[in-house]
Amino acid sequence: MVLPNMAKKKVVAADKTTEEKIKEAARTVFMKKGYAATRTRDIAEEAGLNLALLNYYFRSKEKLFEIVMMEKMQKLFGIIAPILNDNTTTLEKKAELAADTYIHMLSENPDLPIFVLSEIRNNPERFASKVQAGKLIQDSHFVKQIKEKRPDMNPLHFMTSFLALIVFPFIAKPVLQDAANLSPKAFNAMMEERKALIPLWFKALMKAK
Amino acid sequence: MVLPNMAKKKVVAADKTTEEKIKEAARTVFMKKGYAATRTRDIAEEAGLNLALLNYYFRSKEKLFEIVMMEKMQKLFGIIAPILNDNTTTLEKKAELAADTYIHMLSENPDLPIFVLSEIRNNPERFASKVQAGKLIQDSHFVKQIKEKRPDMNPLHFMTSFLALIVFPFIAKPVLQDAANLSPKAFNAMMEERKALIPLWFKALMKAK
DNA sequence: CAAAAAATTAATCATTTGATTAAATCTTTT
DNA sequence: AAAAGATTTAATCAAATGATTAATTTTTTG
Repeated sequence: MVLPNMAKKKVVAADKTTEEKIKEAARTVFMKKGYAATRTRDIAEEAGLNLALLNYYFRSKEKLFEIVMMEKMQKLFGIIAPILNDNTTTLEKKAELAADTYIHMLSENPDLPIFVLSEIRNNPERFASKVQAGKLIQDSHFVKQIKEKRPDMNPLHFMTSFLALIVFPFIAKPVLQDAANLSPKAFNAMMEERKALIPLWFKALMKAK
Repeated sequence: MVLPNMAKKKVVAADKTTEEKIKEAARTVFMKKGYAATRTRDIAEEAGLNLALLNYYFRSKEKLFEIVMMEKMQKLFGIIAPILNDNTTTLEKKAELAADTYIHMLSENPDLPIFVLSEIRNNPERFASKVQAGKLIQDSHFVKQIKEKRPDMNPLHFMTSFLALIVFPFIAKPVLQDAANLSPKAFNAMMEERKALIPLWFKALMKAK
């Protein structure tokens, strides 16, 4: 087999390369159905391309998935790192910025957390290790500030609760929408409200004894 | 095809019926791998039974899955209903009892939330509607008490946050354990601590303005 | 006990699925 | 413009998979 000539990939703004079309389709389909339920034919169809091109460009379904998965993990875990690691901001400010940034991103990618977390669960040995979350949870400036304010507690409790308040609504979205008869618009409106509420709650949480 | 004689199912305590063996194996395998990644052969092997028995007793993989899924949804959503609907307890007491009961159950079934929520996401039209969570979220005594204490806010915010604090750690378990270098024992110890912390936090959350 | 019914098994089917191949088309280089 | 190289296509393969069948064994019933 002749591998595709990557050097030629001078992307003309107008139309995407075949490789990129496949990746985009893969993102869409993997995201929607998960790895196991996705057929390579689904991806080819979504991309409007011949099935064989998938193997021509990416060798296998698994290799293609790994690329998509790494992107998604980066998106899910990478976005708050710079905020929580900023040495120049207060704890309160970090909570505000992180809630705002994260909820904004998740509103545009509501399926991201459930996708990543369930694929990690289906293959923990493969993916859990590649999560950069470790640094965040162990030696971020955010954690340092939590320790200072509450030296009596395991800071992981607060980190977990903070993320829970932000991320959980998106994971439970189908259930919440169904149970509360929420339109997608109403759901998004609530998430907007939480951008301001969560920092407030986090502060209250940190004080509570 | 002759359907199995259900009338004969007088379960002798000692050994389980074939039907129950299949169901148990199905619970185990579906739970571990999800619907799409599960092979009927995996279930038959897990049960130590001939593959054809699966179709003999349950007609199809999908029918068997539906039974397991309903059980799991009942377990996930059913357990707090009586607590949150008890007209005789205070809001604080409900928070205590619900946190304790739910964390206790989830510690023994840590994969339950991610399993149910991701299968609902893969088939929302089919399952989301069958969730009994609607009543809880709309007209439980718990929600009524929240409304009384905070008439200025959408009670769904507090309900969501309360559930988030309880359930999210189990959903994020693989990531948290990996990122914080937690042993399974240490994880469980933290969840034990949260039984007392969450009611405290919930109270603080309710007050925060 | 013997006939009938139920449960179990091994073998097989028809589809689906990830992947490959060889030929055809398009693009770049010489 | 010919040759070489890259990309795309239709056809096909082998393995996996959900399901069925027909025969066999076990259990229940009269």
